[in-house]
Amino acid sequence: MKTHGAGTLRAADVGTEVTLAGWVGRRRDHGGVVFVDLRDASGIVQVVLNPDDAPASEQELSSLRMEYCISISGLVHLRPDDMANPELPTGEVEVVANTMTVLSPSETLPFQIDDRIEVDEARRLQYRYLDLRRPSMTENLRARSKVIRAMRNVMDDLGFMEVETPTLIASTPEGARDMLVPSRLRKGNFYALPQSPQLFKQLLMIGGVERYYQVARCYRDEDLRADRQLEFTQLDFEGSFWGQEDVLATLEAISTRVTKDLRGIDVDQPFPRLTWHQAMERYGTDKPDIRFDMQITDLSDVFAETGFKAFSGVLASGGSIRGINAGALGLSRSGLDGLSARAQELGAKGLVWMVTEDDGGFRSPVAKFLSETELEEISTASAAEPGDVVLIVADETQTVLEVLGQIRLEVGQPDGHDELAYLFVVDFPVFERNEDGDFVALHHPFTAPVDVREMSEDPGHAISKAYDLVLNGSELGSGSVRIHDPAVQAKVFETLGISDEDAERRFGWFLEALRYGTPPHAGFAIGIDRLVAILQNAPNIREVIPFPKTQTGADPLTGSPSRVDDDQLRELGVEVRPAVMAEWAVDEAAGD
RNA sequence: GGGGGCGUGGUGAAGUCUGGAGUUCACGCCGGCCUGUCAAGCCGGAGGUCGCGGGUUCAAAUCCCGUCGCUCCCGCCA
Repeated sequence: MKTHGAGTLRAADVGTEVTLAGWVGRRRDHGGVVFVDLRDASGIVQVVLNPDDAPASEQELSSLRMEYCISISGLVHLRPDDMANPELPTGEVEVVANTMTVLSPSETLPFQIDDRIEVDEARRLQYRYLDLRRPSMTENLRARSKVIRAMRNVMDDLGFMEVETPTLIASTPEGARDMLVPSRLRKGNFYALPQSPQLFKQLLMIGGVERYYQVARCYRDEDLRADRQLEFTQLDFEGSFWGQEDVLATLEAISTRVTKDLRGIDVDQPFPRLTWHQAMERYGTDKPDIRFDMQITDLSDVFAETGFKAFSGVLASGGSIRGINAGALGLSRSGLDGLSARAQELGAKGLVWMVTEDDGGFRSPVAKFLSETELEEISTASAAEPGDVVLIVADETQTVLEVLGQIRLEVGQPDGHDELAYLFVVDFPVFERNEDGDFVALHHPFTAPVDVREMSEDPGHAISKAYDLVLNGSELGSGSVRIHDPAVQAKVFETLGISDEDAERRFGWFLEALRYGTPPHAGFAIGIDRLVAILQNAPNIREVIPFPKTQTGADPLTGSPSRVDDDQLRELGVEVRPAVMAEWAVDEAAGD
């Protein structure tokens, strides 16, 4: 039906007889000659419909409208002198049609197919099939495809085998909320959709696969965000007889290949590394954006003897005082005070700003409370140049780090849009405490501790063989060396407060598997949606997902999630709770 | 569960703070003119229950209360 892609035609094709098919992007009707920007998946080319060539009846030519699906045949011409369009890759040529057929007319669209117009996202999702015609969306889908292809190529080159794992699995209520699917054959029982293929890929290692990967759809029933959807896609991989370095080297191979294929950028290897502790101390987060420096400096020692009550009090109660040199922010007095307000909003008692004067002194509301020595030491410790703004927070150490880390992101200016700063964060703690003070696994409970004895004796400080891949301040994924020793696995469950019976009931099948010669193994999962979004400079992952959900988990196009017939529920042995039915009744009454 | 932003012809925006006739701009749509434009141009036209409900007022897009939707964030996301 077509011989060429519209966007592929170049000066070299001049003189070629082509048949094209696509959509009318723009129509410029001069009463006689009609120009059409013909758009297909490959791009756009100008088609000239001249009544003198009789490609169609004059009535048909004048009735062409935007987004009509048409096909044309004609000759590729070089455009007349001075009429090339440098904005288009095909701008040097045009196709002079000798036939034109309307394949499928279009009603007036609910919005225009135009990258320059920002349409309400609910409307875009309701008509996603039209939204996808926008060149930026076409490009995002293509980029996603390229990324996945690059990943598969690397994995194949490295000898990995793609294996599919089930998506109807047993629920293991731990971590995120499971998506549940009722079973008809076993009424009252439920499958869960996987949060990740974690345990299955470990079973594959026990099964002797050695090198596994999968482009895996994962599900987590938690609230949505710009970088979180209910379902998302990971490149999941695992290797036997592997340790941390093998995984990190593989991640470098994948990331550099993807970046090269998609953006043509050569990323330096090896990627920089920070320990989790270093990341927290220097950037106040476990996913630092290292496109700019602006590290957090500990100023507690500077104020050890201070007479400034706000600072001495914090130190006396075991907190710390830290600051960042935010550089020349060019903010007014009220702008600087705004930063203090922002710090309070983020949970700090306050924030002190100090503007460096030309003579090296400071202009600051608190300068008069600080000694000459203290001021000098602040200046030295933060390497402040004239004009630089030093921001200081004094509070509990964790609060100080979190607040400064966030302020850093808000005042920091990444140098270039195109810069891609990959980073490994390693040596994560094994456990963290939840709000009740109990230990919970920071990564997941199948993560190997660096030292089992240390883990038992001082779980709060134990380090695990877990690592993250970070890109421009976003967590792209996590991985770890897994536990292959059933005794260690039991120890971890014990520390987590999971009883033997509980562990047996929930993970017994897995604990048993570990007992049959489990190879040491390690792996990782990369969030593909997040990676593609960053590489495409997209503001959220919905832009790189063809049919995403809104923030309330709905699809405005198909109307999911939706209620189902009583018959369907009866077959499943499932009933909607009366309280929920009552809410429906209220909604319906309000709707009438 | 909590906090912020947004909701105005088909689309995007201004108008809302400080109440006074559905006012304005661009695109699209309909009709007309136009044979080299490229976000074509020119002329004319149609199109809106200002998300929804209630309140205050002589008068509400505008103020107040509630509610729904979208979005950003916190909690949550082993």
